[in-house]
Amino acid sequence: MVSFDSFKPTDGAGPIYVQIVRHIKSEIAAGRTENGDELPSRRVLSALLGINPNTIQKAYRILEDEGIINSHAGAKSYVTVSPELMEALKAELAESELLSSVTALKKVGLTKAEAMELFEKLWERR
Amino acid sequence: MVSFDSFKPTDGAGPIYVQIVRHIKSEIAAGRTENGDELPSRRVLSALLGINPNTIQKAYRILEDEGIINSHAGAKSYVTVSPELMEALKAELAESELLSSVTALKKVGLTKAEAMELFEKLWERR
DNA sequence: CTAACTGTATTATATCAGTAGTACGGTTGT
DNA sequence: ACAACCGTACTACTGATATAATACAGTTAG
Repeated sequence: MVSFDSFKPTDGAGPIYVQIVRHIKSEIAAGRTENGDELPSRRVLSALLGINPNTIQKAYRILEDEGIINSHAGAKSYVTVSPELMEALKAELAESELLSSVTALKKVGLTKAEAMELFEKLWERR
Repeated sequence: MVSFDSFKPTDGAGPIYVQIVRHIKSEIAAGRTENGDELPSRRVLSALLGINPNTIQKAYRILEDEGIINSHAGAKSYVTVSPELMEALKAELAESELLSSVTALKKVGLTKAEAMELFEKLWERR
């Protein structure tokens, strides 16, 4: 079963349905979710997260259009990812996350050394 | 005059007025904009960026509330920042940018070494 | 079989971001 | 003084996001 333990929709981090899509992709990329894993039903997850079923459906629909999950009327939904897709997701998420930071930091005038020092410091911090 | 040469409102990067606020803070943090610099008028900037004057007004209003710019009815608007505020902005922007990346990358399961290697690679890329 | 669950679809409502148009009064250069 | 700017304010409209309340048909376990 795909986990939503550490997931809370955050204000100011874009639409909730996009956050759900990203979370599931992230779970797959991290290897915490494998091919064939079951997804929580729309109703169950909406109750768990305290949001509307339609918002969940919107997220699941996007994932199905991208071929990451599989849904059939009446039956449960499952994750359907190949190892190659998993690696691709990992690279896609990591690069898109870092690229925006790099461009922003360059714009502020930080040197590479300054940026990497700060990056390491933040990584160690918990 | 505060420059908007390298600024284009980007889809999927949040509200336009927030992007404008961040851009001006970024210009100040990078030292490309100093205390006393003039801002483009609402009408001029809206025409330049191809967006509505009200959207510019919303951004300028936020900056004024934060004490970063100064507006008086009828007169031009100017940047009003102390050296200390400039340093604070730089630290604030850099840390907030990197922190979200670090947490996202940790969630995907990257090690510190992998993350820093990717970070350096993206920094070199132009 | 059938009851309980599943995915899917529809309609209505509320809020927010952004656009569009207009208006008013203050400042400034000539 | 006066024209050309400026900041400010207001209303109305659109589209996207999210909620709410149903409804219907397919599946699956007891």
